[in-house]
Amino acid sequence: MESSTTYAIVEALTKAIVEHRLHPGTKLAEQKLADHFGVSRTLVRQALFQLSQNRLIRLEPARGAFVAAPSVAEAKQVFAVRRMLEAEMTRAFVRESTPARIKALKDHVAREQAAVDRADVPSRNELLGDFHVRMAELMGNTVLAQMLGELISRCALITLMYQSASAAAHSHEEHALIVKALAARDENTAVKLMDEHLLHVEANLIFDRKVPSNDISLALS
Amino acid sequence: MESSTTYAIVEALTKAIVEHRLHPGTKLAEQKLADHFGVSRTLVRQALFQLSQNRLIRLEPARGAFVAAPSVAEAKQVFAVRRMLEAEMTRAFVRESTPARIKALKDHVAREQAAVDRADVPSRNELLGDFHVRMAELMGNTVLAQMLGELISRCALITLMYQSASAAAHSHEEHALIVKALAARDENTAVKLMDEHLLHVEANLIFDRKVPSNDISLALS
DNA sequence: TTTACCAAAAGTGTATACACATTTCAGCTT
DNA sequence: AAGCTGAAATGTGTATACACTTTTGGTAAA
Repeated sequence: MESSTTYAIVEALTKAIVEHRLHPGTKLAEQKLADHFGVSRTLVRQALFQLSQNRLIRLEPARGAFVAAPSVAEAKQVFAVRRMLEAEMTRAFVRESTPARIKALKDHVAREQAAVDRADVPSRNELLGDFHVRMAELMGNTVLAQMLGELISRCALITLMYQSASAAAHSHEEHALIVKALAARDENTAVKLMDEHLLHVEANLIFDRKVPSNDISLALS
Repeated sequence: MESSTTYAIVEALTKAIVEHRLHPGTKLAEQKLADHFGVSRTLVRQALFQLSQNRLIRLEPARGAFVAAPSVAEAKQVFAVRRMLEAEMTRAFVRESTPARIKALKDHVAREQAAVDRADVPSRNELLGDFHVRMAELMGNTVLAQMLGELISRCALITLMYQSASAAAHSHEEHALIVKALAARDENTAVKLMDEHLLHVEANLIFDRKVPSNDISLALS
């Protein structure tokens, strides 16, 4: 079971949604997607079902699939859970920290810096989100890494909807400070910085506007 | 989209797995399930797919679906994430505690007590797990409640595999103590008790044995 | 007796067919 | 002109068909 074709469709749609090429509310008609990917509706339906479990799309009975438009309340809940999970993750990271793990994070931050320097916005955004997933992965806890990965892709959608102009400008600097505290094995500071970092990201969102819809054909190239 | 028939199948299989009527490793053949539920393989496949996302079953390409058999490593990771999430949840609960929420938890513990008193093992086990989900729900954070719900049903499967004879004997008492600390708004004690509680549950598991497989027909009544 | 091999059986993976629900829109009414 | 009605068009929900893969079981060779 579990065809890799389905997975490819999920990946393509996830990428399109997270990268803002498919806007919240856009209808995803099964036959159109099937034609685009050159498969039957069967595989498309499997992919849409999986995306709905990831909360990236919404399935309405007998009406079809639509790119999710997370409400303000949901956005705040997602961030609240992230703060809970990542605060404790940070704590655990310090307690089980090793030189290799610290180095891996420092390398990641260096890649962020590089993306910032060359003004490569897409890479930068991806790396900024991956920082958190990377931490989870380094803990060797795949359950944690996967849950955070899910939460973070939901955040990408939320960020898209509520992003302010200035958003995420100093995320990179905050990552660097967090790594510094981790390297110093300063548990309380690290946890505090992480919590504040997530609060800053959330605070930079603008929770009072609407976004336009769009057609799917051009978004998938 | 999203038929409620599929949902009914998911629920039935989840119940059968969590209540130990379907053992880890058991093969779930699509046509047999389809016959049993009186639907086509289409709906069964959707249900199996969803169960695989919940990690209650494993899908092997071209080989079929099997009831999951979480490894020891995975079990420990799931518990580690639960401790992270629930420690912070407990903290947040104290900070945002209201008389109504405290009362709801006290009521729940009373129901646990009743189940323990009348030696109703199935009800008791269900209530013991629900205590944690209930806390999440009371926080009004559905994202959190859902994530915890998922983790806890994975724990049910883990418990089934690695349960020792004495397991969960005093879970109920620990819940009562936690609620007492919550009512006293004693944040640190509550968090500590919750953490220890989860460690106790985990410690009562026996991580060194195998369980038998089984046939599906009789398990579904 | 054990192993290797091949054909039949059973099962999964994808496409297609068809029933039913929703949407669209022309034509009619007010 | 605006609103209602109903039939055509479009789209989703489920079942079925068929290709291909894995498993099974039996026969022949070592």
